[in-house]
Amino acid sequence: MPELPEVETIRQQLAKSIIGKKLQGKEIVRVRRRGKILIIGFRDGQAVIIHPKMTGQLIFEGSVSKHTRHIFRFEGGTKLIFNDIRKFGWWKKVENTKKIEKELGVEPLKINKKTFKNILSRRQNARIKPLLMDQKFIAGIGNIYSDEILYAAKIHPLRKVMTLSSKEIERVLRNTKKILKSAISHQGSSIRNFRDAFGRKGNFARFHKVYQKEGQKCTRCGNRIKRLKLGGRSAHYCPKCQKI
DNA sequence: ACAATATCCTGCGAGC
DNA sequence: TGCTCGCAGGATATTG
Repeated sequence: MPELPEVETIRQQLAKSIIGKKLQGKEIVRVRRRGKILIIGFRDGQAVIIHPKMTGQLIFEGSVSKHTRHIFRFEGGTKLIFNDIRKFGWWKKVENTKKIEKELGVEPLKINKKTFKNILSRRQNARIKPLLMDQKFIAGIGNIYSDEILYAAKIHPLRKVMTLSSKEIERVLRNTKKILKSAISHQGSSIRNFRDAFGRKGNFARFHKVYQKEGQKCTRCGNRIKRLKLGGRSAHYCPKCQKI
């Protein structure tokens, strides 16, 4: 399920492959990412924005399959294949990126301690896990990485912001950056469908400590990893390391 | 302002 | 072997 590290992996690979090429007659001058959205930017400021959602794949020079939803063709004959098994993903051409910039929260890898504390202070009543997954609050974190971040930070997913100490908040931010950066360096997590821009699987799933590890032993304390339902999603955590 | 639930969709694996 | 059923979750809409 593409979250920030998966989309960033695709972005880095695509940037090398398609900058300078022409798409729909327009020269591509940048490939950016905002949250979980990939942005192919043209010289005139227009852009093609793509959200892979759950099962979207963007494969440079990939082959067409029954799950191919669109083919982006570049001048010169190369192409970018947009596959999406479950059809949640979308793409569109926009005049500029102001709208998505406005709708999305801060970029977790760019935020500093002071700003993070500031935006958290306005959400005292919120539970930390759903808040980390709220794209209007902070952009790019989904179910996998929110679980892994909170485990690394030793914070229970149900904790309310108002109960978090200053040190705990710092731990959340520090581990958010640490986990996301580490996941990017391993080309993301391929639980089922994620593939990078060259059709390869990511390698970060082997470093997961709690996500889909229910019943397995915590690598820190040996307790069994538990799972609870939260906002219609599964939250995985260690009941001993992550006290309520 | 928050929580819970349904919705979209398809593939997969568990259980019978 | 083959069937049904529940589950996976990003984002949004709806209801409480």
